[in-house]
Amino acid sequence: MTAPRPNPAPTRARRTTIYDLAVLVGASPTAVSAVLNGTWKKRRISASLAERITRTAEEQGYALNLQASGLRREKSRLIGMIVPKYDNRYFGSIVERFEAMARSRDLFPIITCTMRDPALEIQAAREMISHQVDCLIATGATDPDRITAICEGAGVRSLNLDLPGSLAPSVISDNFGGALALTRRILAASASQRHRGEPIPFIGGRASDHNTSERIRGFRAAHDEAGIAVDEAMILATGYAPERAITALADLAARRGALPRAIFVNSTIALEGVLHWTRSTGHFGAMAPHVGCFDWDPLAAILTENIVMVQQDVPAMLEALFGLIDAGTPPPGVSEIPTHFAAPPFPPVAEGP
Amino acid sequence: MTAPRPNPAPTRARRTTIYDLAVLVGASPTAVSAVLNGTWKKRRISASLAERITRTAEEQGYALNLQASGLRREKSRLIGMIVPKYDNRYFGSIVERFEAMARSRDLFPIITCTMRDPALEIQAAREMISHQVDCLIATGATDPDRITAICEGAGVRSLNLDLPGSLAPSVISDNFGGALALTRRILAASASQRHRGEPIPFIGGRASDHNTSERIRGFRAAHDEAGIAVDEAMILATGYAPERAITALADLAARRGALPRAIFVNSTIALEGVLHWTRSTGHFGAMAPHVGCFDWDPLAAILTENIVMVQQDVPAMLEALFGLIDAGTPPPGVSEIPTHFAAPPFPPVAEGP
DNA sequence: ACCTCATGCTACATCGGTTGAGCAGGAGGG
DNA sequence: CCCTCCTGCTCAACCGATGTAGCATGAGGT
Repeated sequence: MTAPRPNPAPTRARRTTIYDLAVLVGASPTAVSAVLNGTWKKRRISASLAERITRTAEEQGYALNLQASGLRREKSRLIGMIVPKYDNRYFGSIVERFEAMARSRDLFPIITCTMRDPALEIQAAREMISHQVDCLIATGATDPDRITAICEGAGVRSLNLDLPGSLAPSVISDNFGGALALTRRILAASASQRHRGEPIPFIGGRASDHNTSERIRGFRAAHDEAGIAVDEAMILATGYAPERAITALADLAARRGALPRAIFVNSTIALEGVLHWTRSTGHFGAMAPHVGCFDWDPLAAILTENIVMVQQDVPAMLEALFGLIDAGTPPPGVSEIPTHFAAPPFPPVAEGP
Repeated sequence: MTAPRPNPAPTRARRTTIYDLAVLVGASPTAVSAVLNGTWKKRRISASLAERITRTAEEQGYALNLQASGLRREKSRLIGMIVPKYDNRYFGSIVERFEAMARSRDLFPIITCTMRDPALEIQAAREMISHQVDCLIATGATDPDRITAICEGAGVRSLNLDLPGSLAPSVISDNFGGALALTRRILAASASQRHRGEPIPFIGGRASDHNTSERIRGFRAAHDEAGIAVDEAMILATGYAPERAITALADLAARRGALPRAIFVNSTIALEGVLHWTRSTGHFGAMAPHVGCFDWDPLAAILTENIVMVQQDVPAMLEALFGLIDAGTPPPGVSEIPTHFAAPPFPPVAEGP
């Protein structure tokens, strides 16, 4: 029998370090480090040694320990983002694009989804700070200023996206302008089917959140232009659950005796509820209301009659966001990015003769 | 005038460390560390000192440096996941649930989306290893075994989700069973409208990927049961772009002179193309084909006539996944999780009398 | 008075890179 | 022949937290 080893564990081969490589090539750890992180030219390492080191590192499958590297450099090359949900195309495309742009700047993106839970937003922000992110983006946060304050205390830069804060720079959509244009469009489209001076309802979102209140402002402005008074009862900002949109719409239809001929819907999630209700109560085909949706989803665009969707300009928003990031420490302030009507998702099908 | 300071930078207040706290409370850094990470009870620190340290840490807004902590402990409490896309509800819900479950285990989830790009998958895996993740989940990866091999070289555990590999444990859906049940259902629903022995087309996905080939197997098995031969020309695994589904469907309809009465659609992305084409060519209402979709989206469910959607059981899949993670180092092997038909997204609307 | 032991804390090495300072040796100039 | 400079490398400190070993102090026993 062999003598018991001091460490009888399965010796799960420790990760290769620069020290291992240094021994292998017969050089100092310093040289290895310098070669592998690209600073070797200004450290006067010969090309031949560099070549040997690079080759050995590759052979050994060496992977830099970014934890150690970040600790020493006192920055992590990590960029954090918190996002409310992954259940819609808007946040999905924000995240996809954010990752691509971060990566192209040699930053590693860390994204966490907070389920619209304010406590989780704070917790996630703290965790990211502990992981030493160099910068934190709060997307659609319920209390962006709180997050900015926490970041400030830790010396971490922060920026807001989608919902603005007052303490950090913010990039958001032109919610007022988009809602104004959208409301104009569906008012015009439904004009012949509405009574003179009859307003349309606004469904979804929370009146307390900046975006919804700006959209309501744009919605009202379009009505004003058209000389239509908007009764408070037409503003149904019942939150982000589709079920709430259903009951709100049912109540409204019951109160008025009929479904309005046009509806402003504030998100694709509310749209789920709205379309479920209109469909299942027989409002399709000629009966389908004109729907203006402040948000975009390709399936909704394909499958709904009389729908106009406003798409937020995610590429431009992220361009602006990274513009601010690259600019160092810009002052607080809100950049509003114009929205546009969604183009048809596919070119029309060419029919044979 | 004041003398120039050696460091005239804006002195962006350095982060508080345990050393700062040690000075403030008049104790050693060791004591501070022990108190803050909870090991202080077995280290015989008095409750009063612990209380003072905790209070001071809070006052100073101290945030642990997990980079340093991870370096020393030689593990990071980081768990990585790579995901192909954020453009559908399936991966969205996987990510949301993964994050919640990781967090409940006191792991910090790092998720990165690879845009179905094999090179990016490898790059992302390497980056995560450099960040010292304790475990890496490859979701829907094109070459899971390559990722497993890279992880193995670095001593990092890895698991596959959604698409199986042979070198690491995998959790996937029962694609065969789901496709079999789905095909049975739409064959039955469309029986009276199809010619005797007429097969239906299969659209979307890549025949080279495991899930698609299993679904094709289930699709064929259901046809076999019904005594229907499946012509190779009915298998249109044209990839993940909706445009490809459109042209495939148009070609098929042109070849046959009419649109089939039922269609098996392999993803919501392909569904976009299919529904765009059927809608814009007038196939709705009574003309709408029966659609069986192996994937789920609430808007599609609400808006499409004659659709049956198979939903993958994300909660069960992640339960199984974390079961494997918690189990230590399980052997390679594939766990297949049953799928189910999607329930209606909302209860039917109650109509007044 | 002396030994033992528990209590409450501190000292120090360490994790894996990074960085400023510095050393050896040869070339070149005066 | 000496001094300077350049090239090509190494040394040692350090980033912040953690775990092991160990040092005072006082209580209790004999």
